[in-house]
Amino acid sequence: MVARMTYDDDSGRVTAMEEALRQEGVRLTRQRIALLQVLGEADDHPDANELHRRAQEVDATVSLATVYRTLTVLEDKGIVQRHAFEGAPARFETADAPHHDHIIDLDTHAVIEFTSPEIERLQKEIARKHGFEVVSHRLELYCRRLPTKS
Amino acid sequence: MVARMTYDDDSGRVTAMEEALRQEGVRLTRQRIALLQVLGEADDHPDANELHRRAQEVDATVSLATVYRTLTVLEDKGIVQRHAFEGAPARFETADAPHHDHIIDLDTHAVIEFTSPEIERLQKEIARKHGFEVVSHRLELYCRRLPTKS
DNA sequence: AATGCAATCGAGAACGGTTTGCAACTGGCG
DNA sequence: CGCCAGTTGCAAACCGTTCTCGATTGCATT
Repeated sequence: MVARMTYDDDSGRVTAMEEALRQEGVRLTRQRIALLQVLGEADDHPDANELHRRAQEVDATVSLATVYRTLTVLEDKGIVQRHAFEGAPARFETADAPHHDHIIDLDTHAVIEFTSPEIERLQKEIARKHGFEVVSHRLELYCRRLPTKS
Repeated sequence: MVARMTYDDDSGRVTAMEEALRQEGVRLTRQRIALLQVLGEADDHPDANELHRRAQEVDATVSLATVYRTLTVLEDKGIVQRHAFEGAPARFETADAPHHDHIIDLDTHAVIEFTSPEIERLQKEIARKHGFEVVSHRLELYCRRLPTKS
């Protein structure tokens, strides 16, 4: 009861995801289940090391190599997204939200998500003008907090 | 006469840049002059290795370490810009043009430059709405050529 | 032109994030 | 409940980039 309070909200979703993965031929090992749980609970953008740290709290046998290997598998299956921000190790998030770009706070390294259908539209238009079609894109704003009026 | 035809067009610009650099306290070594020449002649977006290869044709003593060191210096002085595209070594270009973003051809790895004041404006607006000011940004469109009508 | 010295150099070792080779282990179908 | 391809931990390899160190050199100053 006490132990289960931690991930009550996500447990249903994770199990459904697990089912879907098994269907796709991905074997459900202890280590992968641990990582899936950690990813499900994360509301930030952790890097591989941090995910390893968190996963080990769930299952101490999880190695860093397996974290990387599993992240690659999950990325291929469209479960997670990988972001390589400027001069920093890759950071990961679950790919449940449709699509968004990122503001990176240069001071705190926090990541804020945003969407702009208008920018999206302009991107496609620009690509088409040059004879291209957009396969994927990357839009990152490296920012500093504006001084707040007191 | 024959030997000099290669960089007739750029030689004036390079010398002016050299003068400006000396003024800023950057020592003009043989190796740096070679790299500056190579950068001035390049109209693509070479990586450090390629720049090293080209610089060695001008001055065989240029080492890869010096290429990296000099690129960092030139970046600090605002002479070159560094771009870290997805899953590839950093690529460099002279920072003479004002500002632009990039289309990357996924098949040929060619880089096409474009500008969009409108996207620029939207970026600032979005950042401000979130309480941020944009320090720098990164917009890359990973694209494939559209089939050309025959 | 010769001197002095901090800036710069080449070579190769080190670095940090990520991937891989290998022998042991295990999920899940039959 | 046994099989075996898929998965694991560990350590070594990888790869782009940076650093260390002793030797060299640009250039300001005589």
